[in-house]
Amino acid sequence: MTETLIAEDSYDIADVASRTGLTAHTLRYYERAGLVHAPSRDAAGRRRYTEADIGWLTFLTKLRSTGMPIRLVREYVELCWAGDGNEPDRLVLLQAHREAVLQRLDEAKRDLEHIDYKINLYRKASS
Amino acid sequence: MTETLIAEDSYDIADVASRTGLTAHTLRYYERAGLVHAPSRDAAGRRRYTEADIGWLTFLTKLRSTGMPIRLVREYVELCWAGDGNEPDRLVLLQAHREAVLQRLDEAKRDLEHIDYKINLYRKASS
DNA sequence: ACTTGACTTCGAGTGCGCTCGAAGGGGGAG
DNA sequence: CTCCCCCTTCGAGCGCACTCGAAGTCAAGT
Repeated sequence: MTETLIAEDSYDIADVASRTGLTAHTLRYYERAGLVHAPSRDAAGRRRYTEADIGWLTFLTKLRSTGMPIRLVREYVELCWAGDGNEPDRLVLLQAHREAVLQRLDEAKRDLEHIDYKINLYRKASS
Repeated sequence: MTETLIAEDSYDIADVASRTGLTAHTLRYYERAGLVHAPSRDAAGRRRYTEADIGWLTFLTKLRSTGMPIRLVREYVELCWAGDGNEPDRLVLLQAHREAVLQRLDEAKRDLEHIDYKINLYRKASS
């Protein structure tokens, strides 16, 4: 009788890796880097992630994929961990990021137009 | 009578740096990396860039700022240097980049929506 | 003649974000 | 009991794109 007593909505590192698209190595790295709460452990010392952990990881990957540096992600999570009362600071941080992203998107669009122009030259030349 | 015999539309590395937004260090690095033609030199061995060099640098910065890795930029310039006949290859390379950029822009936009959602939560909370 | 300052080469160093490998420890299947 | 696989920690290594510093050269200004 081997009863594996594991909380129902808890996931091991491999599950989380496949659900977030991150590698197990990267998940441990994020933990070391202070980007995620250390998850709880099972009897054997293995990480058990909750649904909430996955939710946070999902949001964090969006911050990362929009170019927020690790350092700023950490600042943000530290504000979150610090408890209630600093929501305005979090808002400022996220809004600054938002503006930075919009600027980069805009510049990328303008630069892409020049590249498109060149592409069209090649297309016309090979007509 | 010191006549400085320098071709009229030629620029030294500092001019080019300020006109392209790159540093002199970076310009030399790009040259080493095979991203630009080695410019001609004056009598004292200093680089003299032409208007055409600046044009290419301008385009190259657009490739870079849209995320094209150095390696691919080099592939592209090598095609250009190889002379006529490979325009279809250059077109393929630029189009592939274009698609990659569009995908990244799209993903960034979608991710930004989630961030905006969170921003709005904070805004509502502090109302 | 001397100073200043921008240029030259070469190679090493930096910062970021992973990425990997070694060494060891369970734990379930057969 | 053995096998195998996935987990653990720790620390080193990597790829990219610069970025910088040392040491030397040269030309022009005072």
